Amino acid sequence: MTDQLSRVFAALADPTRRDIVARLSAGDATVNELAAPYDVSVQAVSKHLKVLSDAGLVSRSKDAQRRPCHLEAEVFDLMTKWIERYRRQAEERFSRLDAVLAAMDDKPNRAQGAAS
Amino acid sequence: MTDQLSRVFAALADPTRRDIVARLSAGDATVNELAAPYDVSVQAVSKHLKVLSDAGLVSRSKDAQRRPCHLEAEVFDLMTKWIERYRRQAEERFSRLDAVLAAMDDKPNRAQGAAS
DNA sequence: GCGTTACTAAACCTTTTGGTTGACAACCTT
DNA sequence: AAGGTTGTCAACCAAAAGGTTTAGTAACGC
Repeated sequence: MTDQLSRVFAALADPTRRDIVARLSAGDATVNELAAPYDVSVQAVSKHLKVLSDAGLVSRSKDAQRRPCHLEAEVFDLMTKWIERYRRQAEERFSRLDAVLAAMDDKPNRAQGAAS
Repeated sequence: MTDQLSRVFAALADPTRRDIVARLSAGDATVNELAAPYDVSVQAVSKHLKVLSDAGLVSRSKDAQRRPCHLEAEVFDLMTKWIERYRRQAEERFSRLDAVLAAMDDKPNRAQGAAS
């Protein structure tokens, strides 16, 4: 699972991490702030943040002993591009099927195996 | 990881499964057809298809011994909705920051530590 | 300097994941 | 009925994920 797209999808597969992303979308926050609402250890949240940061979804900066987390929302484009590509392809196929069915309806005798 | 959104993200975190989705976007296919390009066993691909189907991304039908796989592209909406929500929120916050910076630029003397 | 705060690293444990092989069910073909 | 396809199920295995606890580092406040 080396490629970034896989890392991004995997990062967002965890509800806690999605929640962290949601909260970061409202503004930067420190590890302790992010960990507060959960009943897991700060270390666990720190690990989640490493996963998010390895996926490129969050960046870290330095403020004294604090390591504020910042959401890098552009990475979302990676996913939406992938998704849209195949959604579009599936929809096109779907409308082609519609066209075929309509054609069969128009000329029922030439349907399926029309050689001319 | 009970919720569907988690299952969908997790399903797409695997490159092989993303590849299967990509191929299904071009049209339905059987397990053997889908397994052919990979050097893993058919059983492994069958497991991948179970993951995709548990996530709601593919549906199976019945044709003699065959179980054709069909892409359910509407599930993509689940993800894009989630993504767009937080992307938008992050962008709004970003433009508010821009506004603040612009205001500071307009009246540099009142800006926090501006030595004129 | 000394304790406190903020965080990360390391070792460990358990569950999940992705793969294997072997057996089996269901259906077609002959 | 016998044999070949197509696909799943079950048992097993190694590696990864997600959590814990225990240490350890780095910067601050006094």
